[in-house]
Amino acid sequence: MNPVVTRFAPSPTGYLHIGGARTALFNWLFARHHGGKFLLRIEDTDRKRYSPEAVEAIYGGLKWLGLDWDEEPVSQFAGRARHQEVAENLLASGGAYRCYCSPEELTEMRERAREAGSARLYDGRWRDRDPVDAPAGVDPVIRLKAPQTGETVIEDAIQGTVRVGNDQLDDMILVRADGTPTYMLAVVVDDHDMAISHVIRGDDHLTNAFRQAQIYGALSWELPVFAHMPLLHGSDGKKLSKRHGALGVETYRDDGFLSDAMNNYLLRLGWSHGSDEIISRDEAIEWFDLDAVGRGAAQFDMDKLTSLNGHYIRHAGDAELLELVRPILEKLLGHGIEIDALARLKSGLSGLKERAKNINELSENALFYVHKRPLPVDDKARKLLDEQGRRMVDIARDELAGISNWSHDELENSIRDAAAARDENLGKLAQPLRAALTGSNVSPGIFEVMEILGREETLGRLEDAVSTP
RNA sequence: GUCCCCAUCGUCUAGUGGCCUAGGACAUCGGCCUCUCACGCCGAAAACGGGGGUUCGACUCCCCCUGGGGAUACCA
Repeated sequence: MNPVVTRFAPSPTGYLHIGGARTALFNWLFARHHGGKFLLRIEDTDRKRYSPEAVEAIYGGLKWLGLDWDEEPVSQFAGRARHQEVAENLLASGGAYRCYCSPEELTEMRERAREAGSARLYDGRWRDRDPVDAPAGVDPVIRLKAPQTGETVIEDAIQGTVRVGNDQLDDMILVRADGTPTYMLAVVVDDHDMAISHVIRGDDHLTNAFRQAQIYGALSWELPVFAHMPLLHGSDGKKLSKRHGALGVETYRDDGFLSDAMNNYLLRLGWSHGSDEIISRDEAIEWFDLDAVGRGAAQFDMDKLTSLNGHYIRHAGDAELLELVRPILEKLLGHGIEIDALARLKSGLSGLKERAKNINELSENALFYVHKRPLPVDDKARKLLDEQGRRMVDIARDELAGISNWSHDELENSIRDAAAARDENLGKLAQPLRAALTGSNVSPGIFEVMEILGREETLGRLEDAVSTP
């Protein structure tokens, strides 16, 4: 068996969208699993749609996902001389021919074929015609002299045996009238030259595989293993594409998703390993193979991604989270974070991360740890700090001021005792305290918050609350 | 139109002829925990599209229908 070499071949027309990311992930995983190579090829043959920014965006997306590629990315456009050379060889060997049809003739043929219910859109009229008949002043295209009988069969690693009658396929164009290679030719030549062993790509290429197989045949080249993975669908059940709801991966990054969560989610869309749901990168590499890829299209489900993201946030290290949260907080604050505030933030993260679905939410919830006094107080918290609430805060403040050992348990004992002494529920005291200390009615455990805030800051915030009516 | 592919809870899926009274996860709905919110835990509801075969026995194999998707360019 040939060494495993896979490739991801996006066209640089924009960001790396979610479907492309999944294709890239599967290729990467397959290569890593087999100790092979994962190559990148930019399909930039169409110069009208090419943009260097798009190429950078694709690199950026892959890097964010942690899908590192081997060797320098290949530019398909740069290989056009080689594509032409192959076409010339095919011409010389009789595997291809020049066709002088005008666009009008072609549309007419197409219409007629449709009416007749035929799949062959081109009737092969120049296939055996003598080139001396060529009309003057017409630049010909080069077409493949495809087999007209028999069938083309693909042994697809995911879809199984897929076959089509050769009478369904017409002589495709290899080189355009302007001398540039078409996609069909370019992919085949590039995949061959790059020694790609496994072509893993979206289902939408399945019918292209037939045509490509014919080109391989004409060239007497060995066929790679094809593996056509099912497409990603939107919630309407239609193919997800850039113009149909597929967002770039960086959008998810900006929305606070962790790359590990994204990878895990994408992996489980169309691939499974028993009933495992949480799958680490290492496990994915160890377990991934094509035989466990499903054959039906999968719908993108934001809820499940979000749930996975929550899991990965809860299990992320505080240092990693701090890196992610800090710039967001500084933006929210409009200034840098001072050293003591940073220390509070760092200690607060473990309690905060239990409660966040994404990094943006985590940041917002962390804001009270780093905000300077006086704290902004939201409406619900304001309600808790009514006259009665402020009285509770006042009681708590007196109680807390007498504490010698500022620790979670001490704090809790003291407040619980104070509540019990007044025959009140803990919540009666805790909620106004929460409002005063965090400016919100929702936060991590209130004794944890007080411990992290420290004596001075805690007492200060309580003072602020009682003194501002 | 033609060709190709697909088909298990709402969604992602397990299941490769008897282990299925169809399992898990997300979402949903109850409950527990509890200083709020989460987390966590317990529980409920929820699926093999239809019809024919094959077989002692089909979610599993075959055929048809239906439904869905994809491809039908001198785009990639």
